[in-house]
Amino acid sequence: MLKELEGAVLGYIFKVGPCTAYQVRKLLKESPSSRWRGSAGSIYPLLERLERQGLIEANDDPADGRAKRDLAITNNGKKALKAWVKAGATRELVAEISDPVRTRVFFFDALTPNEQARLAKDMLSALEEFLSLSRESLKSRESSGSALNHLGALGAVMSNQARVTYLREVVKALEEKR
Amino acid sequence: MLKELEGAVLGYIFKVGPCTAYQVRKLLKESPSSRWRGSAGSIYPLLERLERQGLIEANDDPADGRAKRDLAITNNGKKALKAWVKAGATRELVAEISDPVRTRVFFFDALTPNEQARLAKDMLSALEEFLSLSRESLKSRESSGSALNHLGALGAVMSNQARVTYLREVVKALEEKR
DNA sequence: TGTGACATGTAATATGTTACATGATTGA
DNA sequence: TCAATCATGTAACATATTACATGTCACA
Repeated sequence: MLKELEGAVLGYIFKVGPCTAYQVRKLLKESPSSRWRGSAGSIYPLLERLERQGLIEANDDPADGRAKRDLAITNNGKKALKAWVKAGATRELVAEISDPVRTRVFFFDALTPNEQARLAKDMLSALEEFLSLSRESLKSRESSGSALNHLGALGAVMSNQARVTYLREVVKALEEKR
Repeated sequence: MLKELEGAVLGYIFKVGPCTAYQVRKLLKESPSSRWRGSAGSIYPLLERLERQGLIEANDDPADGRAKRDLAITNNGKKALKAWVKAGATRELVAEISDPVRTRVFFFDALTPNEQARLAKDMLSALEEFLSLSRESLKSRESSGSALNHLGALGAVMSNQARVTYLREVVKALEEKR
């Protein structure tokens, strides 16, 4: 079974069609909510792996002097992608969510009440900024783009809305305590 | 600066007081929404690192024939923990959220409409089960436990509620499309 | 002509996983 | 007594990061 990054990379190649490793890296780097940096050291070996397994095919594109390799998903690749997406409906995978903000709140005891209140507000600001970003991304997909792209962006917005609401609760609770 | 797992482990030792590596592993393994498995191969080297840096101290506890080492956070450890928690208010960290369910929805194009509808419903079931779990955890903290423990559990519940609401939207949108 | 984006890749390092290895204690 | 839990740790492997290395192309 594909790992998370492998699935995401293969999925990108499926969605955008034949593209270079460089473009895949760029997508990962520019993705607003990304746990991956799209580093060369991860992407190139990963793509070699996918190619060896016959999940992608590479064609040298002699458009210019640059050593350009266009990557395309194969039929086996589509099968593997399908299997990976379908594996999303398990308790274990659903539980593999991680949110560094919640992790931090969990360890707020380490701070003084004043520090807690200050930090909660700062986190809230950072989160609100991030929410704005995801809202803009949603809006840009509303006009052009498929229904599924819209649903993807909607997920980010709803998640960040919930995080903002949560942090407001935290700020309120900390104020009441004082 | 501490990494995520280092911060979490140090935070656990801070919160529960002197405890063994085994207990830390158990907490990580049993944590409902965990991205880490608490494997021995990650925890023991990590604790060695923290000890070498003077962030924790170990005392051999000759309670019985077992080679038991009680780990306690030091003053420097508390400082490091504080710094790590406070580093949570940046755009970069706030963006480091990851949700395998949303990732999967993003690549739904790879499936047929029927498969999409089926999977969305299955994911919803898995998520609802997971939401129940986090609600129970919240309830158990309501009676006993600090306000901060309550806030931590509340974060999980609110996050999972948002995820469920989102997936219901997805299910609805997919049905309308057909 | 030089800077930034395009394009590929490797090396050293960090950090996590599974599987293995060992032994003591508790309780049915 | 035997299985589960407590308790520590290592070895092999997988996978990601940063930093390095090389070269082309577009455009100001």
